[in-house]
Amino acid sequence: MLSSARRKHWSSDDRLDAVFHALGDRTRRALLARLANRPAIITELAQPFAMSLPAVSKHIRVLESAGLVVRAVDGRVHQCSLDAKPLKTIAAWVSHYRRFWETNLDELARYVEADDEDRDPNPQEKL
Amino acid sequence: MLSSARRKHWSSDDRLDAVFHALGDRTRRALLARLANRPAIITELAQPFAMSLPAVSKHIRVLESAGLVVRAVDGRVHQCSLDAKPLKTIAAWVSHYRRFWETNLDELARYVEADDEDRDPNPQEKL
DNA sequence: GTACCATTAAACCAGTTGGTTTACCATTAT
DNA sequence: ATAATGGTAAACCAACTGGTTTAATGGTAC
Repeated sequence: MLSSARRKHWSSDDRLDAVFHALGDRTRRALLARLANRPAIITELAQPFAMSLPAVSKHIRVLESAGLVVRAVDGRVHQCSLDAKPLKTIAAWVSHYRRFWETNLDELARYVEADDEDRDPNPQEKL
Repeated sequence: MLSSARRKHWSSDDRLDAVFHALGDRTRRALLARLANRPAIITELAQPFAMSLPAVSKHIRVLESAGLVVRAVDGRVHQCSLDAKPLKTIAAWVSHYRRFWETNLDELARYVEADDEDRDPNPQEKL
């Protein structure tokens, strides 16, 4: 299975689903944090965890298929490294809601009470 | 079950798990986007979706227990509104990785090759 | 070659998810 | 009082998750 095998094409929602799902597990977040230090081999990555190697291997594959980890196979060792591009996507998604936590709450309440239809662009251009 | 029923106390990881999990479903993200316009009743929220009302009701409860939606019961109608505070938490978590997508890739590669132990604080103070 | 090492594959399991349908409970309207 | 409405509860289902253990694969080292 080399680099240019037939690739599924992902909708924006598919990608968000995959990335948010990958991030929704503390073991996987810990793996990302570990990889933020430096790339690492799978056994290195697994060592701190109180679970079997195959379990960690599966977690890494989840991260990989979300695009958060890239793997370089060299002989029998698999070097994993962080790829933060999907996190940039997540940051962009979340930022659409920024004004909802930057506004003070009373002000927001008033804003939201107003029965107008002509507010500024809502943050759902993607959904 | 009124406001001050016994409340579980959540670890930071518990909260991240809950919020990322809640966001990992496109229906729930669409509900949030809808609520970013204005608060809404459950039937209003359910109307655009090709699924049963109980299904949407369950999605809303997932959002609610992640703290992303608050519910005000008035008679038989439940008014839901967005609470973006958990999104602020998410934004903060993601921002720890910002330098990994802001740095150009070659520069990052060099950075990561260096065998130093004395880099700036890594982004895993929480994990 | 033989033994070890890094990793995945496969089969299995209990628990969760995302959906359904039907039934129920309140509240509002006639 | 009766009917309609807004919403949840409960029971059910197939699919997925996160873990296990036991092979199997394929490189590396003696």
